[in-house]
Amino acid sequence: MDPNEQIDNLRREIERHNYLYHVLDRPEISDAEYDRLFRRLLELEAAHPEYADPNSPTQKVGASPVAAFERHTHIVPMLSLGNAFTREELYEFDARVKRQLDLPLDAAIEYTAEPKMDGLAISLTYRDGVLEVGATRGDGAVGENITQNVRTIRAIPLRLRQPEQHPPLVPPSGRGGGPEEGTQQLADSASLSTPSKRRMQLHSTPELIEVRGEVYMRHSEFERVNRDRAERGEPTFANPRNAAAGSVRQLDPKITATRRLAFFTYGWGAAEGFAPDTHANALAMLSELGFPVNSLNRVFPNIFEVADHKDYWEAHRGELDYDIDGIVVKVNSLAYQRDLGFVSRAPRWAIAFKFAAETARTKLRNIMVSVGATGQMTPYAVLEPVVVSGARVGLATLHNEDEVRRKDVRIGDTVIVRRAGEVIPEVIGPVPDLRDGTEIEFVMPSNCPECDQLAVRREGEAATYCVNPHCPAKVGMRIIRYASRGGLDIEGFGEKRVFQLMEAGLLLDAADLYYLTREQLIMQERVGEKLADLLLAAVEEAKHPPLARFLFGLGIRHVGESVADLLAHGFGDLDRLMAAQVDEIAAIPGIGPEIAQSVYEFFQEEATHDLITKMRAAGVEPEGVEAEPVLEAKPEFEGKTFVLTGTLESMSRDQAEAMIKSYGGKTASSVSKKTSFVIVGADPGSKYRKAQELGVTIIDEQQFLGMLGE
DNA sequence: GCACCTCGAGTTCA
DNA sequence: CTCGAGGTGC
Repeated sequence: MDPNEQIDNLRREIERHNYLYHVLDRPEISDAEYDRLFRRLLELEAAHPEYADPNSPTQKVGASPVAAFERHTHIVPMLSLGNAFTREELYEFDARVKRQLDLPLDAAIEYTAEPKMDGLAISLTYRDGVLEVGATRGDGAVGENITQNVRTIRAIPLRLRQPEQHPPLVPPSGRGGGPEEGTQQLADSASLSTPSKRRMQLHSTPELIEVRGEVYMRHSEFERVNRDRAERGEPTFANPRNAAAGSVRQLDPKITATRRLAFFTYGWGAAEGFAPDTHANALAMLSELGFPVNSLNRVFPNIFEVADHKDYWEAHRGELDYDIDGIVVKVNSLAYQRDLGFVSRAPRWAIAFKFAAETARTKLRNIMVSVGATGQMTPYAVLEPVVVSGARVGLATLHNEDEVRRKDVRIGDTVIVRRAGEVIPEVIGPVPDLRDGTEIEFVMPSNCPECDQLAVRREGEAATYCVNPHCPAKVGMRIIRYASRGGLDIEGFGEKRVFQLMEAGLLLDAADLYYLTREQLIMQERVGEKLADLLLAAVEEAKHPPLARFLFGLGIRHVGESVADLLAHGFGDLDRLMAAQVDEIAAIPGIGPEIAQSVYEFFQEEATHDLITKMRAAGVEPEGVEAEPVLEAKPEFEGKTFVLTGTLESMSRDQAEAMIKSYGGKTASSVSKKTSFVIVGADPGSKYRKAQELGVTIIDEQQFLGMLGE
């Protein structure tokens, strides 16, 4: 046989086995047989380099380890999801959706329901059909570039399938709908599809698409990996999610390749040449492009069936070979999705309907109090360690005094513990029946546990504060805040080291960071010459921070990342802000009297001036920003309310809203009689109809641009 | 004055 | 992730 044909056949066979293994969960051959095929292909390809193909399954392995991951900025940020735990909360979500779309409450909206995989969200960027980058979610905006590892995952295509040349291996068939009575088998072939409409066809591969999905590990694989690790005396993974996350974040892709990770697609970010009309269509198209899509996804005509569907899977989740912690519910129509938009970083058109969280019982040994950077005294529970959702839990915050009382937990109680969002430990409440009378009620200490000074709880506030400006815990936490990411991002100054240096008398405030010397650092335990130089270099690098980060780092009450940004943009440089009056600060949109007062007072204090003088003496100078140009209000905009619907060509919706606001207009999310103008872009949603009904002035994009004077 | 959204702070474990 | 609290629109 001609080697080219032989190679081609082998490649196709391996791809097929991959698909059977990962997507359909019906492996035909053993892993050993698969490895044999794989090795034969490797040999043949080595012997015939002229038939090299970047899309060959063998090309998925082979890159060398990297020292660290690079950062990758997502073109469209990866979102998080709101949660619902009860039917009521789910129905509330449905009602909110209808309210926002101006639909009657008894209308039915089509929703998709997808099992919520408990794995690791990733984004895959394909340009001209070729995998360019694979990245973790990170904070949603910026993740880690894990392309080399992603390439080793069998289920992830290196190149998109040409839709017209290769029909999907498993044509989407069957109707939407939940698991029917009596026929509730799992891996049936019904995929997510719209019952009434014909599927929209994909004519070519998109020029650009960020495909979003979940990398996960099957139970069978998890057990195999852990068995291996146990044999080699390595620590085992606590749960499949950790195993998947650990495998994906391996610096050496060869290790990732040995873990048989699986992948399901659930959405997309940026896309050019990809225009579905419903979420279900989108998934069908992604499937055509070669991505695995969970066959258990469904479309439902209304919210009630979605709720039943969740109940079904809550009872049957154990039958799956992977972990799910709920179902993800999305409004199927993308036109509706567009109208609904987003709340900060979560879409308003989707929600995670979660299964009841796993809980555990344990003893509450003690309630202690910690002191933060603001002096806030936070009580926390010290627990008899217990395993919940795959991790040992020993501490849990109790937020504040009132919260402890509300929960009625006492020292010595047996309590019920869960991990909120499967992550953060939370004490739900006591088991009162198991009390024996020796339990002690918690009392917030009258003095700071760290510096023993009298603590203060102000009228009407929930938190108790240590107000001693020299409290070591407070001072330390403030320095840590200054050096933290978000702040000046000075590497190496975490909790441990900051308190170590404080105890050595080297740090009394954040400015002292700039006065540390090599000799002083080397004297410290576990700091050698190498580390000392690294620390000094990190400090040196932090002398010209962007103003916003610097303001965040100062730890002004009510000033976090976002407000720091507003202040920086509003005043441009530090001196102007320091000289500002209260009403000038409050004039910035988003900043009210409380924050303005707090900022003003902070810069009036002598200690603040001393700190900044000391920093400047060391060569610190925050980089100012161009103050935002204040546009003159235009009469066409002033006092008018605008509503946007559909897609604008010349700018994003956010940009349009910003323009309207800067000219003195207001924007709203729904049409009412008070709306002055409805700006209609391409593919308008229900707001267009609503505007017609109410007789509100409707303008198109051109007219809008005309008003802007462009 | 209230509802709704955002933001800030503290927090857990691997 | 959670709670508390500030800002803003109605």
